Amino acid sequence: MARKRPSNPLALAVLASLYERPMHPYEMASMMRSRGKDASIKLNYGSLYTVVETLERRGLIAPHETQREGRRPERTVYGLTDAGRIMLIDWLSELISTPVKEYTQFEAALSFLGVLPPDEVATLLREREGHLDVEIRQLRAVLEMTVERQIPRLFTVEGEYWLMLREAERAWVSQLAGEIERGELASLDLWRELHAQIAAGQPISYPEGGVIEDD
Amino acid sequence: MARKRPSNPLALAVLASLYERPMHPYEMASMMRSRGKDASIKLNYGSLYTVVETLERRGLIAPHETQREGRRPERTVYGLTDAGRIMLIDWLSELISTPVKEYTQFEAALSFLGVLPPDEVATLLREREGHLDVEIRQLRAVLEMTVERQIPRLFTVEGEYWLMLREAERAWVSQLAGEIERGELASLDLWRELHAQIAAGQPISYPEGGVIEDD
DNA sequence: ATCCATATACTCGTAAACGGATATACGATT
DNA sequence: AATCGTATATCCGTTTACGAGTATATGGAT
Repeated sequence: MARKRPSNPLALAVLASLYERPMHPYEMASMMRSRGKDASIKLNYGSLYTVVETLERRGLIAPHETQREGRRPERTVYGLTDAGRIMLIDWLSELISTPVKEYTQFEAALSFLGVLPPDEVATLLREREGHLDVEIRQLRAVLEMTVERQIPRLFTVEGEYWLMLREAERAWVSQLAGEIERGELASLDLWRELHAQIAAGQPISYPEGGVIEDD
Repeated sequence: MARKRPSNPLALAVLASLYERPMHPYEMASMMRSRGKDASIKLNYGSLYTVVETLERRGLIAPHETQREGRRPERTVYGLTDAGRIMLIDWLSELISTPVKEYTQFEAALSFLGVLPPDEVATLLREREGHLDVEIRQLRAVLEMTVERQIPRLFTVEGEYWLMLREAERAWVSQLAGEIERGELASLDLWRELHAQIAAGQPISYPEGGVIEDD
């Protein structure tokens, strides 16, 4: 055996849904939506059906029965296979125990800060800080509501995780913006110079061998 | 005009590379590697060439010249168009000013914690903490080296950002693991019960309308 | 009684991502 | 002199991801 693991987290969601009980794809989607799981897992129908197909091909799920109500489109109810149950546990365990490098768009943008002039960057960072503030307030409100409604924390950890990440980011962004504004960033002069050079269409000199992150 | 923006951050990297000077794709890749940008932007050749093709189709970059040295494969040097230059500035600005929801695998896994028994989860979280520790130490070492070598911070902010995210995550993971271990998590009993039910193949009752994160 | 928005349930075509495969050059090694 | 690993440079076929489209059913408002 030892089949290759799917890479799309949506596949994990499918396996986890079927771990509860057999379902047809559309039902999985509705369930995730009603439980708010679509906030932590990107869900769209196009991908859902391809993912289900893939899981079936790999023998991790299997069609249980094919129902038809009235003249609505046919629907296929899937169930977990033994291999699928094992895969779910394994995969989930590994995702929790072992961090994987994920590439965020903001990180990408940060690697090219030099393209913009420092003052502009400071402004943009402050704007981000504002947006983050709003998001943080909103999620805080939602989480407080779940406490009131006595929804167990087990079902809201993703939200807490996300909240703490955003809070950390806000603090960092604010700090960086401040350093630029107050001229405390060590390389500010170089930055301005560099930017002027590039804007003038001149070839620039760049310190080769920058950050070497070994994953 | 107002062309659609590409979604792959690699496209941003291509634009940013060409902002410096005209280059052929392979050269962009080598440059990113030598500058360690491949740590913040997922880079593989297959995608690079498709991205370049797409950018050309959208008129954001244009072939400058086609060189050929000896009998090596032909190489096409691309340059930024005016539209490309504008796109780069716009895109970069927006990426900095406006946070976008990104889905991480860990977050996905957290939404299905209930599938595993609590004690198991505590162990896995501790393991993650260990891995994070290692990563953090490594990146710290690298960043300290860049300070010694007097590499301007402008070129290492991505690294600092990443480091702070990991540190925040480590603290959170450790905290959660502790709460589970010490039985402080409010819903621990429910969790065990739920898990027993599922393991026994019984249908479970789930509090509908859980976390509603509005993006 | 009819209309319209929403829910149900999927299908299909296109676009993007990726992992090799390919083919040459070059320097070091046996 | 032949070999072997590595760098140069891109291409190609397959797999995935996605958005838009389709068609029926249902419940409430007009």
